Amino acid sequence: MSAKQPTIKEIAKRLNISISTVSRALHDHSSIGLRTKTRVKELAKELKYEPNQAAIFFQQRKTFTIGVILPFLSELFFSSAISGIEDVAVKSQYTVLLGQSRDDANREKHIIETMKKHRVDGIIISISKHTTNYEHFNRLRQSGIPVVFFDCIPNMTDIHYVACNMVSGTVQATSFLLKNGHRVIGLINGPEKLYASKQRQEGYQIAMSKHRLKYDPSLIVNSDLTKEGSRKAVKELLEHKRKVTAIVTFNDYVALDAMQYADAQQVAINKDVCFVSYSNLPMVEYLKYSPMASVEQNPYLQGQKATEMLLELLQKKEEDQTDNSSYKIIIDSHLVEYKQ
Amino acid sequence: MSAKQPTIKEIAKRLNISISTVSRALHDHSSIGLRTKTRVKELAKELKYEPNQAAIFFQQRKTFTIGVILPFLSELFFSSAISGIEDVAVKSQYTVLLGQSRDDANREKHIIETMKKHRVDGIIISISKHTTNYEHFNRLRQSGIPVVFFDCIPNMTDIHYVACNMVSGTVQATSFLLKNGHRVIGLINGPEKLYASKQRQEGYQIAMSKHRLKYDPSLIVNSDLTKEGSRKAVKELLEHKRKVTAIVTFNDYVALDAMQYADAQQVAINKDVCFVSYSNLPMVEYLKYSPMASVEQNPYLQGQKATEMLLELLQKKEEDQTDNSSYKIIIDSHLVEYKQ
DNA sequence: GAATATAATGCAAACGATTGTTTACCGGCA
DNA sequence: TGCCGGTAAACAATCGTTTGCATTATATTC
Repeated sequence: MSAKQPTIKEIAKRLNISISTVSRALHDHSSIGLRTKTRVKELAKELKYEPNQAAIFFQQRKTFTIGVILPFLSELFFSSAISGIEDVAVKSQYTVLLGQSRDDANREKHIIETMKKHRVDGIIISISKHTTNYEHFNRLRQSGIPVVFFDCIPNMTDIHYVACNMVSGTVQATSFLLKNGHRVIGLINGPEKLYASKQRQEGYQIAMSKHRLKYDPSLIVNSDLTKEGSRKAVKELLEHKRKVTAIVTFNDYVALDAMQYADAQQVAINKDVCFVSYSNLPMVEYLKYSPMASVEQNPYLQGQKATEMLLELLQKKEEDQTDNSSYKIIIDSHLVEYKQ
Repeated sequence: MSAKQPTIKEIAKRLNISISTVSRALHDHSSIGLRTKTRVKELAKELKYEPNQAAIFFQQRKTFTIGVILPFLSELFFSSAISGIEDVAVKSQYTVLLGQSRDDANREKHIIETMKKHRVDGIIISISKHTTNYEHFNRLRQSGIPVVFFDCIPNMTDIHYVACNMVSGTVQATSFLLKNGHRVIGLINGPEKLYASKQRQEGYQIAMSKHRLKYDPSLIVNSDLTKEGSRKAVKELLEHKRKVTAIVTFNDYVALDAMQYADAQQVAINKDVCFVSYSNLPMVEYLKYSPMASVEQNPYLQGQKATEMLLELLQKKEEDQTDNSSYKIIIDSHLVEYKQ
C-alpha cells in the first residue's frame, strides 16, 4: 500500500550519479551541469520525491518549529493571538507546536519539557497565572532556546517580551468614566500578585490623581477570576458606603459576572452603575449586557509581534551574535466604546 | 552562554567506553554491567544530558507528532475539540502540530504539505467547508500517513472518521418542538452541499413523518452561514405564508443572527417564534437571547475519540498489519434544554 | 601536444542515536 | 590443555541529507 518514500540515494542510484550531485542538483547549485540538473529534477518529480525533513532537521540542528504555550485556547484573546502567531510563522516556513497549560504550572512545565525534547527552535508563551517557580525558564535559557513572553509575563530580568501597556489603558478607561461625571469609581482587580493587576492599579491611581481626586484604596477589590470571586467583589463595591457609580473590571469575563450579579440586584447596568473593562470578548453584539467600553489589547497584533521578535532572535542566534540585550515591545492599548 | 548540548558521544569519550555502551546503559539494557550503568547515568545527570529527539525521530522514522487542522481555532467547538485531542495525545507522549485552515481550501492544502514535510505521524482534520478537491488526501494516503476526519468529513470512501449523528440530533430537536405543540417548523440549514446539511434535513423529515405531518420543502431554507445569509433565511421563514412558530437552525451562530434579526422585527424570541439549534456557543448564560434548546455535539469527546483512533491506527501501522478496514465512530448527540 | 584554467562530479565525514553482530575475557569442567 | 558458556563491552552499519574538499573530465591557450 504505502510504498517507501524515495530518497536522494534512490535517485542517485537510478541515474548512476553520486548522492551529492543529486542533492546539489535539487538545490540548483551552480556547479552542477544543466543537463544533470534537469535529469535529476525530472526523476525526482516522477518518483514524487520529497526530502525527508526529519533528516534535514537533524542535520541542520533546526526544526523550523516554534512552540506556543497558552493557558486556554478557547478564550478569544488567545485564539486571536495564536492566529497572529501562525500567520507570521507560516510566512517564514515555521510551524506551530501547540500546548495548552490550562493555567496549571505543572502542565506548563511538562509541556516545556516536551517541547525541549522536540527541539523546537524557540518558544512563545503566556505563562499560567499560577506559575511562581521560574526554574524551567532558566533551563530553557541554558539550552539556548529563545523564549518570547507575551501577555502574562514572569517577574524575571533579561527576558524578551511583548506586552500591552495596561497602565495607559487603565488611565484611559478611568478617565473615560471621570469625564462622564463619575467620581466614585470602583476597580475589580485580578489577583494581587499578577503584574497585570499591578498595572491596572497604577493606571487607576494615575487617572485619579490627574483629576485631583483622592485615591481611596477601599474602592479597589480583588477577584480570583472565578465567577464566585467576581460576584463577591462586585457585591462589596455595590454595598460600599460611598455610592459607587462606575466600575472598572479586570477583564470582560469578570465584567460579565459582575454585571450579571448587579442585574440580579436590580441595578440598572450602565445606568445606575457603569462598567468599563478589557476586551477579551467575542460576540459583544449578542450579549445581554456589555460594558460601556473596553480596552482593546490587540491580541492578534501581540501574537504577530511576538513571533516576529522570536524569528529575529533565531536569526541572530544563527549568525552567532552574542548580543545580550533583551527585546521588549510594549503595545499601546486604547479604549473602544461600544454602542449601547 | 548556551553551551552545546552534550551527546551520547561526549559521555562515551569521557568515560572511555563506546557509544553503544552508553546508549544501552541509558536504556537499562541487560547486557551492560551494573557498574558501567551507574557510571554512565551519573555522568549523564551531571552533564544534564538529554537525548536529541531530532536524531531519534530521524533514526526511528517517527516524530511523535500529530497534525491537527481545523477551520477556526476561535470557535468554541474547535477549541474544545483540540483540548480533547491534546489531552489524549499528551498522555501517549505525542505532541500537536497545529494548522488553521480558515475554511480556505488552499490554505488547507498548504498546511497538509507542510505537515507532510514535517513527517507528522498522522493527521486529524475537520475539513474546510470549501474543500471540494480531495487530491491532497489521496496523496496523504499514498505517503502512508493515517488520517482521521472528524466533524466536517469529505465525501470519500474508505476513510476513518469520528462524527456526530446529526440525524438523531435533529430528530430530537424537531420532536422537542413538535411535542411543544408546534406544527409549522422551519429549518434554516447550511449550504446544500454539506453532508452536515443533508443530515439535518434527513432528521427533520424523519421527525415530521414520525408525527404524521406532511413534509413541506418550502419550510427549509439555506444560509451560507454569513450573517447576511442567515438574516435572509430567517426573513424568508418569518414571511412564509404559513405562520412559522418554531425554527431549527444549522448552528448557534446562525441562530444568533436569526434571533437578532427577528428581535429587530418585533418578534418575541422563544414566544412568537421558538428557536432550537446546535450548540457551539460559549457563555450562553450571558447572551441576550439564546435558543430554547441545543443539540450537544460533544466536541471534546469527538476530539478524544479521533485521537484514540489515530493512535490505534499508528499502532497498527507499526505492527505492520495491513488491515484495510476503515474505522468509524458515530457519537450520539442529544438535546440540551436551556433555562430561559 | 602540453600546460592550464574551468566546469562538473565524486568522496567521505558529519549530524546523534539505535541495534545486530562480534569480540574479549573469565571461570568451570572434562 | 582445550572447549564451552556466559557476561560485558566494542564494532560497525544505518537512518537521509548537506557540504568541504578532492578529483576528474572538458575546454582554452600558447
